[in-house]
Amino acid sequence: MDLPAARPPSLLGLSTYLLSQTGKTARARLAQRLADRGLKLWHMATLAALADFGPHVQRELAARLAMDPSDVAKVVDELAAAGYVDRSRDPGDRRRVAVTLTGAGRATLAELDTEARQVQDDILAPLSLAERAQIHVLLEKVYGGLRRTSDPA
Amino acid sequence: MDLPAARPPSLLGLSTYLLSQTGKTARARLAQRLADRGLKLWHMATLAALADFGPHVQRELAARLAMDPSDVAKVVDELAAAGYVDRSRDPGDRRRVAVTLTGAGRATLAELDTEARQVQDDILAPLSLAERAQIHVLLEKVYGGLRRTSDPA
DNA sequence: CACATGTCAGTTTAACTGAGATTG
DNA sequence: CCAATCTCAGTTAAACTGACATGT
Repeated sequence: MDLPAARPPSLLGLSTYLLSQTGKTARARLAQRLADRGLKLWHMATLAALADFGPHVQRELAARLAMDPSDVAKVVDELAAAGYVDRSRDPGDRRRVAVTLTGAGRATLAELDTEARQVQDDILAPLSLAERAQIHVLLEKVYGGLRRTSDPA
Repeated sequence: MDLPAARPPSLLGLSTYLLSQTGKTARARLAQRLADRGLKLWHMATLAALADFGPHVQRELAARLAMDPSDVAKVVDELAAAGYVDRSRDPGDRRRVAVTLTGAGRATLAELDTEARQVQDDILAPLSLAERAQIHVLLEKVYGGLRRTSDPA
């Protein structure tokens, strides 16, 4: 009997509210899938950065992903424990720790990417293929403009 | 010298990643504005529900906004302290507490809505008016489909 | 007694802060 | 001595859990 109550139209009329809600749902659904493997979104983001750009020093990872440096330590530590990355001190500057993707890490990332695309297909199911292409372009424009007024998050 | 490092293309290629990031930024920017008034997003959402649908019993607010009932108590309490809502026991069923918007609450909500639209204009600045209309329609479709697979969040 | 409603304390998790250790 | 990198303990804030009081 409990029909899902209608949300306030004055909120539903805000594109930013819809952005926020759909984005939150998308994130939560992927997080759920990753949790089944004992991973978090930061783990996937880190693996993606390493796959796309090659080895990073931890501070570079923090900058690239807008992640707190203090959290990078833990995330990388967990990825290393799982065998997805290797860590090695930079001989030239022994403060720096280079993080490198392993074969296992690359293979796992491929699986995570498949899961992410499944979640995406599910979220975007109401849209035709042409509409999915449209919204992607629009979102790219919006995302690209985010740096303007405030933080580059 | 610290150029903002490029995000991993394998993430930027996911529409759901863009959704998540833009949505999170939109939410954070509005939350910042509301914080300047000592309010949170839940306060605004609650005022919006009361303005759009009239008085609610607290449990109805929780259902309509997908908010935890235990959190409704605190939010309503703070809104009442600010004079934005009135609470009154239902004489017919004295377990129930009816929450009603006050004139001050309605006036404040109008201001909050103005702020929300400013944030939205800012976020959607890279889009033409036609594109803003497009993305809104697309987001409505996506949002409308969220109930399907999992939670109606 | 069973159930609904509201309230409150406490837990969990993510994001952040600050301080210290090591190296340059 | 100062700055950069990494690490770790502790804080903050949001969302949720469980227990309970009140009322039907």
